[in-house]
Amino acid sequence: MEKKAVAAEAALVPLSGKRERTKASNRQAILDAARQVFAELGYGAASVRDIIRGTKLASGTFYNYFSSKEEVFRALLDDTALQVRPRLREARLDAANFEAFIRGTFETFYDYLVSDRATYAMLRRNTGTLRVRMDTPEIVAGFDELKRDIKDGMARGLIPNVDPDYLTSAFVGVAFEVGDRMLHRDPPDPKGAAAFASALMLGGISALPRLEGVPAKREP
Amino acid sequence: MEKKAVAAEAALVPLSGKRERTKASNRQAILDAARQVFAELGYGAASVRDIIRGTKLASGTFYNYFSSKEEVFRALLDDTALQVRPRLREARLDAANFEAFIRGTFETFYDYLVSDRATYAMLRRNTGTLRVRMDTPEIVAGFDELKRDIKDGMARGLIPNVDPDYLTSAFVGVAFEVGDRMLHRDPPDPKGAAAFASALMLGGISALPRLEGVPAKREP
Amino acid sequence: MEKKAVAAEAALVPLSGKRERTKASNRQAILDAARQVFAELGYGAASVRDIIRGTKLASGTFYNYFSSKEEVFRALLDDTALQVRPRLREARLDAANFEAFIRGTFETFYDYLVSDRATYAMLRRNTGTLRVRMDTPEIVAGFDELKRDIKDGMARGLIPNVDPDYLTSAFVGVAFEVGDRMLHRDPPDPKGAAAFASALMLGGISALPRLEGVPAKREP
Amino acid sequence: MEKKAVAAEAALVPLSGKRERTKASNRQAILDAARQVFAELGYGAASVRDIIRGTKLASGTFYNYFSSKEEVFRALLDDTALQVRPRLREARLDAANFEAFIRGTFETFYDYLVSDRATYAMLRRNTGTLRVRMDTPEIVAGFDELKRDIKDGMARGLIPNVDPDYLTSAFVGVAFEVGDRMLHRDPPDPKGAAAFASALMLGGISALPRLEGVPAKREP
DNA sequence: AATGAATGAGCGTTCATTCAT
DNA sequence: AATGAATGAACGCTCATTCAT
Repeated sequence: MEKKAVAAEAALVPLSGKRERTKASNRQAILDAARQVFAELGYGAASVRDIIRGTKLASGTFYNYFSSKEEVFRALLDDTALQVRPRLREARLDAANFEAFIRGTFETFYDYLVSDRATYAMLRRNTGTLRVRMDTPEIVAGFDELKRDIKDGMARGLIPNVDPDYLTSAFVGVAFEVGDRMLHRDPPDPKGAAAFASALMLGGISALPRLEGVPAKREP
Repeated sequence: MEKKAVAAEAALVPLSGKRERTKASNRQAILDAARQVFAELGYGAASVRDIIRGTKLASGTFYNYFSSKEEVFRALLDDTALQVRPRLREARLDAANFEAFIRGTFETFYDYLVSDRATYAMLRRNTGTLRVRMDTPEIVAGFDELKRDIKDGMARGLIPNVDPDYLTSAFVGVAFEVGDRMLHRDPPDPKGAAAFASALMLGGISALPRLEGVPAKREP
Repeated sequence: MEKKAVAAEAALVPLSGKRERTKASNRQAILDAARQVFAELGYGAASVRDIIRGTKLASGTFYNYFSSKEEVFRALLDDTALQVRPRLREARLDAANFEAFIRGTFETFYDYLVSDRATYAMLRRNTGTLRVRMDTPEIVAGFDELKRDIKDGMARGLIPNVDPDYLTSAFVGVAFEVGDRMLHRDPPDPKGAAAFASALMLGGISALPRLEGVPAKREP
Repeated sequence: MEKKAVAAEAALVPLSGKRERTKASNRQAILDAARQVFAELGYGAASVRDIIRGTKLASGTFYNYFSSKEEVFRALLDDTALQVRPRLREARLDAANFEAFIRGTFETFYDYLVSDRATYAMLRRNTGTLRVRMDTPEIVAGFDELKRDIKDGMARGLIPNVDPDYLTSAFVGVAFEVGDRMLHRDPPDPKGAAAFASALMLGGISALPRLEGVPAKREP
């Protein structure tokens, strides 16, 4: 046992190099295969075997990286959030006014959709599964920040004082459904879709009746 | 001969009595249990045994009524469509103008949501499963009719000439997401949600840039 | 209840006529369907549902006539024996000498095979099932009588004194296998097959070495 | 480097050691259990669970070795054929004349029966199942070769010119039925049974009427 | 760390049989 | 006597997960 370890170490050079790189690439291979399998079969119908079949690893190896099918699914969501949220945050910080804020959010989101259709397909296929939207830190978390920003904007008078929860929901709904439609076009047109969605939402907001007094806190 | 006929009738009529009543109530019991199980676990994770466990029937009995898990799922969707679509159609026919048309659609939809939360929960939990939205006659089919009506309205100048596909998608997105939010409120307020969604969409549409010439046919 | 019974009775004429005739014809319908199903699917793969599907009766009715799948199978065997054994016995009684005895047995058997191919097909398909040959009063029982007759003949010097058990087995083997082959010919030729089998057996017997002393009783 | 190679070899060779030995023994355990279960219950009534219950393996493990009940059954037949056919072929090749040919075939067959009663019991119990005799490479295939040899012998004048199909069938019938009887004796006497069967067939053949002209081709 | 065979609970489904009508 | 829905044990098979190598 000892001898073998020594031999391996001798052969494997800067150990905390190659080994870790292999680990990282195995993990990524599993994630990539899982993304595709979940998109094609849906979370429920996908099996761990389906996933590892998409890699060159053995079935047992899966459990060196993820402890269950659910965990790899959540990791996929988290990785996605890691990609999207900083972009959305940056887009908002760059915005000089409300219109730029809205348009920037849509454009950033739609650019992402086009750049990573595989993940998006997986996401839509599995909406609802594991209560995706509620339980995990994920893509829509960016929209949760949006909600906070909207409330802030209202408090400071920059945004008309309308029902913030309904407004955020409307944003999310428009973002996803128009985004879906855009991806079906050839070629997809993120700028055009963002222009459409922004104009719709900005026009809509200005037409909404203002709330009086403080915004209601009806939800826990 | 006469006597016999009478006897036969006496024997047959009760058939559309107890036996058939039992059958109908068993079928309904399975549908109800399935709705709840699909809502709680999702279609993929739900098993036929989970469903019949929610009734007082034996496992084999399930297959006297439905030939598979998928069939009971589709029956649920079909039953729902049977409830919703006529209401939506009627609401549109009653509408005197575009504003009434939009508001009526939202109100009808939100009234339905409140009246059948169980089905709606099941539906949202399983969006994407079995390509629900595409393959089956279902709730959103009402929105497909909406799209046709919107295109008609544009052709006849009643509705501003904007991208009809994006517009329909935006409608659907707003309808579902704001509807979700509404259902979390206590008490749910379908009128208020419909007012919000209608105002948003009507205001948004009037702010959208008009298309020039004929509407593009960018989707196959 | 009473009234109904009266009405039924009034309609059903000479009750211990039609009713019993119906019973007999139902029983026969089940037997016919069973014969075909067992021949096509084999006993193991055949289900009671398959059988009643071949009649116009309901599934529960099956159990008014037979208490299990196995019972209907045995009844089929017994019915067959009832057909075949008297014919074989008669053929043997008519025989003036050993040659006529052998030839008559084969001819009778092969005539039966041609006249009731359905039953024979069922039989061959299910040889071994339920230990057909051993456990039931059946077609081969005729050959058991053959064995007794052979032993008698030996005792009386009419048949060469050879191993009677082996000889009977050889008879059975030749009878069935040559019979099978005959049924595959178009047209089947029971006389020719009987001539072949008889000549073979008679010639063979005369060539067998005689046993000395009493025939061994090696089997319990 | 050298060290590593040694280590690797040390790690790999045992692979065609313990692991593979376990696999082979598991496969054999399943085959043995299947043989017994098929013999006792018949193919139709036997379940995969019955088979694995006869081993110390878990139910799922069955499917690592065979993909269905039918496959394990066919494997049993194939394994048997692999045992029997070469012996029969060799016996025929060793034969100097027709008599030796016939006697050698019977002796070889009966020796096999005694040496592998378990398989033979399984075989007889399931004759007809899955059309055993027709569809698979199996025990009787040896007798098919016999038929070819018989036809050759006739063409070359070594064997009297009789109906070759009936003759082959008669052979098969005698071989199996007399074989069955022999196995019931204590002790079984393959030599005696072969002597009996050979004498019977040889004597019978010489008594058969010769065909005139070319042998009829009555079967497709 | 990687492998892949073993595990056994659980799945969808079938079916002989029962029983209320 | 006839019906056919209900029953629930059992089936063939899959799968997430474990573990000896």
